Amino acid sequence: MVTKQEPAPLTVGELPHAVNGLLQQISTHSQSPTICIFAILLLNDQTLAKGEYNMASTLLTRIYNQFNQFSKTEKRISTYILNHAELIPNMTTKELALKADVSEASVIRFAKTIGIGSFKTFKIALAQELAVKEEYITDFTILQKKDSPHEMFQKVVHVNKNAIETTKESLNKKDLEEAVHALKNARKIVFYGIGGSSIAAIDALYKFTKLGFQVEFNSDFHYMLSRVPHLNKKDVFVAISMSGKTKEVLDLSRIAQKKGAKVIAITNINKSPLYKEADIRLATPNVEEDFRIGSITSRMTQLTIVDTLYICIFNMVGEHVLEEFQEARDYVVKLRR
Amino acid sequence: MVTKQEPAPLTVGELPHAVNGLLQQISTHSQSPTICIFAILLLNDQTLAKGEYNMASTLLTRIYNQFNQFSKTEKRISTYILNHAELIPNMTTKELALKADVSEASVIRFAKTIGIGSFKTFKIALAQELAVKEEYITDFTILQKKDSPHEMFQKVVHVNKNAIETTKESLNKKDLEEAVHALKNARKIVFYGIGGSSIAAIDALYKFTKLGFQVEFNSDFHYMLSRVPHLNKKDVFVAISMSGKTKEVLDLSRIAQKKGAKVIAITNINKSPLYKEADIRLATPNVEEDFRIGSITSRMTQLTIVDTLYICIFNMVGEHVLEEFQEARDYVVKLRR
DNA sequence: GATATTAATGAAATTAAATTTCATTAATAT
DNA sequence: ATATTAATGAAATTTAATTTCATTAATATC
Repeated sequence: MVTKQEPAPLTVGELPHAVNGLLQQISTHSQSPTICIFAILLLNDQTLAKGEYNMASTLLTRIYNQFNQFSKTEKRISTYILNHAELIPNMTTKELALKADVSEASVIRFAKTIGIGSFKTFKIALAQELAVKEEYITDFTILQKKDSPHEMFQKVVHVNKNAIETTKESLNKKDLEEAVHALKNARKIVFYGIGGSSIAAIDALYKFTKLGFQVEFNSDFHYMLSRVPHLNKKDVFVAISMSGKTKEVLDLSRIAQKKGAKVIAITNINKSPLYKEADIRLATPNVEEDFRIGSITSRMTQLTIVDTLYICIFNMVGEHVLEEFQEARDYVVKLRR
Repeated sequence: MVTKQEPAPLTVGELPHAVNGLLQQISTHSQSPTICIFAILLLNDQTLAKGEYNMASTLLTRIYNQFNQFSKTEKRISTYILNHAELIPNMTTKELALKADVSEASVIRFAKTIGIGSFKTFKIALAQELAVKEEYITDFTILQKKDSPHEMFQKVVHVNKNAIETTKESLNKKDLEEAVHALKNARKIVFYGIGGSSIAAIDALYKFTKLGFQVEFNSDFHYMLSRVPHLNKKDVFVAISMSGKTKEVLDLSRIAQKKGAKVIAITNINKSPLYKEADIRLATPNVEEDFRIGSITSRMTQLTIVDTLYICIFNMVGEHVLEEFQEARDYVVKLRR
């Protein structure tokens, strides 16, 4: 096996030249940068020479390393902090005291014990430290009976963001391009989804209406049964189903296909019938969900894909369509006067 | 009184020279730095090139972009913040008020103007933003004409995640608890939203139906005009409007309130009529969106709040309701055999 | 083992900081 | 010119953090 050669770190003397080159690239490729925030990590060999000492470690590392030297009250506090780090910056001393089953004064003392002048400063320092961490420390995926509404809110934010991020893992570049191409040239676009997936269908309907496309969606399956047979090879049928096994979605997809329409499926990457049979597959990830709660995160992945399709078409069609839309809105405003 | 001159931002051409000078200073004063992390904020006028669209922006960018719409007091505060961003997280309202030569109340108001629920939260959000070290050469918030579908997909993922995250900055803990309490004890819950906000209304309708609540939503405003007057003080009306100025939403909210129903608003934190008049405000952040593209990210924030309400109520009501729902689903499956 | 001293701890009081309220002034609409 | 609305700062109130004080626990000394 060939070992990857580690990049040699820059010396201080090489810095101006290297940074200059980077800035030239920015200047070249960004005519009018809005904001460009970047940090440069200058990592030097951290094997310390004789007489040198490591003066820095992260806050959480310090808490973890000093755990055994803590009193039992300090241990309770640090255990809670280490397990719920992301929640701490928005907590009061009272809230943390309650959660850790200690007094507020102990919380204040703990901040001082760990080397921070005040709990307020501790929270800000922790917030900054967590902002640069790529993974979460707090296990946000477990919903607990005793969670406060705010804690549940934090968890919802986390799992929704995570779901959207995992869409990157499932969606195929080429499939997306094919879908965009098919939609762009469609005479008519019909969307269909049931239950939670109907949210994405309605959202798509709304967005593509704004883009000026001839679109259709109705939650009434029987009504759709009388509409879909009128599709032809110039049309696109967008089937949205997390599982890919929803009977009504499958039935309509098959009819549309029989009529020559291109069937785009927004469905989980797996071996479902819809996944197998669709002409174009926009794969959503298999986000694991407690079946009791029902689908929340998967809807976010569907909506992100719908957003992407909309943005892609919008970018192609350009501002002309927008102008028409704006005219309509202005007209409505006028009518109200 | 002498007006303070606004800081002129660096042009791209001036960057290499300025950074070079900074690096020389580092080289001179640090013989063997272990870690040296710094960030450079380059604020520029967001004059977009033809074919470019703005999909979202950071806190400091928001402040910078909205600068011209600020009152003179707001301008003083934002000027100070933009010039001393790193200092703000550790300042009190009094300190910032003194530095900016405004009142403390104005500082509190400014945080709300910029879309953050409190000054305390503003400080934490700013601290986190400043701590982020990710190196952006491509600005994920700017949509460019030449972007491929995959690149646009990456951008959509980024701004949608970011929008959900910023919901933490605006939603107030206490408001959430009040809303959860009101919903839990409601005899009937009516949802209403128009356009993009109707997606969140439909999603809420679907979720609270599953929880066993008596719920209602219809996109037909006139139909709702005949339904809402039948509400009473045991009921809850959930108004969903990003801007908080949508006439139909306002009208229905006022009728509901007149009938004694509790009005919960899911709306942007600002001075809109809906925000002022609602009994309970679930504040969504002012995610800055290019009006030409329309609201994408704000819908994600609304849906996240709806998810949170659902999860909170679900957690309280317990699995009992789920069993009833599961029975209904099993029954449907049986009917198909 | 008893006693004295020190440390840990929580309740309560105090202080600090944030936020809201109220009155005044400025800006805008009619 | 007048009325209305918005902006603003001072002051009051509320929230949150911190300090103080008394009690209990742990440790050291005899």
